[in-house]
Amino acid sequence: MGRLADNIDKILELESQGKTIDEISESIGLGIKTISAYKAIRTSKKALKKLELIRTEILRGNKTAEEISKQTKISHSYINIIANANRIILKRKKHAKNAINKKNKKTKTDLLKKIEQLADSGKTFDEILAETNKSSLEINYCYTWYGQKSQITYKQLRYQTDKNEVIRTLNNEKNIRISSFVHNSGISLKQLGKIVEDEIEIDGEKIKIKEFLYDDFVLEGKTLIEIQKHIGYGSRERARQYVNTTGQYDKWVESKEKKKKIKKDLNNKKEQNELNTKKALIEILTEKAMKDCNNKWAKETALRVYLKKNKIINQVPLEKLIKLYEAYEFAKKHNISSSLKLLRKYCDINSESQVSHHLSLAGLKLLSNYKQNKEITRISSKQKERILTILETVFSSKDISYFINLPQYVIEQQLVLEKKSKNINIIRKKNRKIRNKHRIQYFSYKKASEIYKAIDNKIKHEDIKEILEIDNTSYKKYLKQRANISQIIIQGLKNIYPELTNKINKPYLTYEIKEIQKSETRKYVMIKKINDVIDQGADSVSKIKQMIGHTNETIKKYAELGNIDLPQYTRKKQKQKNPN
DNA sequence: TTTATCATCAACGAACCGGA
DNA sequence: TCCGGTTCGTTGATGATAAA
Repeated sequence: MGRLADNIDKILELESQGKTIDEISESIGLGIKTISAYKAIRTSKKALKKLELIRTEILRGNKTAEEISKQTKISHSYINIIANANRIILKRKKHAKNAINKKNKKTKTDLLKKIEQLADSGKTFDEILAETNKSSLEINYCYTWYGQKSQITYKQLRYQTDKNEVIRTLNNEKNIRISSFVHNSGISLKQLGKIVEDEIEIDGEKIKIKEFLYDDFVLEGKTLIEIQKHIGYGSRERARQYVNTTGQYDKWVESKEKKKKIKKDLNNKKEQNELNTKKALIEILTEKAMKDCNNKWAKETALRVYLKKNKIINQVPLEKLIKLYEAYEFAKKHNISSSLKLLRKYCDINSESQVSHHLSLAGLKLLSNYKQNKEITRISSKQKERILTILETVFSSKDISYFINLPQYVIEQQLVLEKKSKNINIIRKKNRKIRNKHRIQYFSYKKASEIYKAIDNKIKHEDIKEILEIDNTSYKKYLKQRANISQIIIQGLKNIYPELTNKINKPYLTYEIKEIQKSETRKYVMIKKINDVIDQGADSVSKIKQMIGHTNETIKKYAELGNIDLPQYTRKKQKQKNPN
């Protein structure tokens, strides 16, 4: 007596401690559904209503379940359950009480004993039902009311008999798989998932049932859709739940990764093979084409360079290359100092750098006077310093070229001269990095700076877009991110012009910056140097040359640019000559 | 009757793919 | 390389059904 009430007490107590239904189930050894049912007997609204009715009847003097049942139309078995659950003792008919209950109790206990023996001997639940001629509900009922002295609960009985069924099937059938097991047995997925984690003993060795009972499609790492089709489920999600609850999830993930890797390796191999075939093919074609060149050097060289690259798209067309090498051959033959500029013009290649690149691909030296070029791109030491700040800013070479006001190639050339050529690639890649960061097509800080300056100068938006050739969406993005981008530009400008740190507060080139730029150009520096040494007393070009260390031509050039009257010895002589 | 379980759906984000 | 679309796996919500 009181077993039901005790269990309900325990359930409610554990629940008030915040335990989940699963935990309560583990703790008191009852099935999840049983626990819900027990709880409802005492707490559900309907049960409470019935309890109220029963109590009223008891107060009216109806003490037995039968009497109450007559009045309330509640079945007397249900009245007994509610009374039990709430520890209400009902009167019973005297003569029926002892005889039937005792007898009942004894036979029921014997029945449970028999059932457990059958379970121990490896019978399945269905077999037990057949042998005892009982229904599962009846057995469940027996455990609920007469199971005090049993070794196990109904839940445990079901687990054991289900496990019996699994082991039996494994012994009888070869290659039985979880999916077909699920279809053919009444065991739930969850129960099956638990059972396969259990161990069985074979030749003294304990092995998980999982090792014998699994699904091939899980091991093969099939996709959820494939698994769904295989089991005949309606959704990917259900298939995933299947894999999960049957305890195969980890295995599945692992298999999928393995499969992915194999595929990747295969692709790599395939790619390599294709590449090799391509190379071989190119070699054959090259050989054949070379023969068709009839020993013409320019054609041969063009072909060799052209085929060296593994791509056709974006390649400089073969005709242009032939023209280039023909021009080179001609210039060399006649000893003409032909610059990249000239060569580019002749063969109509897009840029000088492409010309230079293709000369170096053919292993050829430049024809023009390199020294002369170098002279042109010479910069002042201050500018050099500023260029090197690029390594500390987020600017690309294109951006910094704008902010320092020097051509882009000068910047990159300077890095090479400073033996920092490695950084060139980093700086070039900056373009992509910043574009990704701001998510604006063809983004550059240069463009941003130009836009913000134009806006501050009150130029109309439409005009800005047109002049700077910016599409509408990009332009809007530039405006939207103005605060953020401006901050970055201002920081960059401060890095380049540290002496103006306190004055730079606009994201573009201000008057002060431009003044500094002007004063640092080679022209300005040279003119200043010449003026300075003249002030110091240099009275001839050769003296100036001695003092500042440049060629006569250079000094004359800059003196002319700066409108300086050179205290030239020869000139004086000429002047003296002229009157004569 | 109540609730666990089965089943499906929509939404989401990451990974992937393929054309421009 | 970039961009937009697609696929795939995951998650939470919710309805339907069967078991306790």
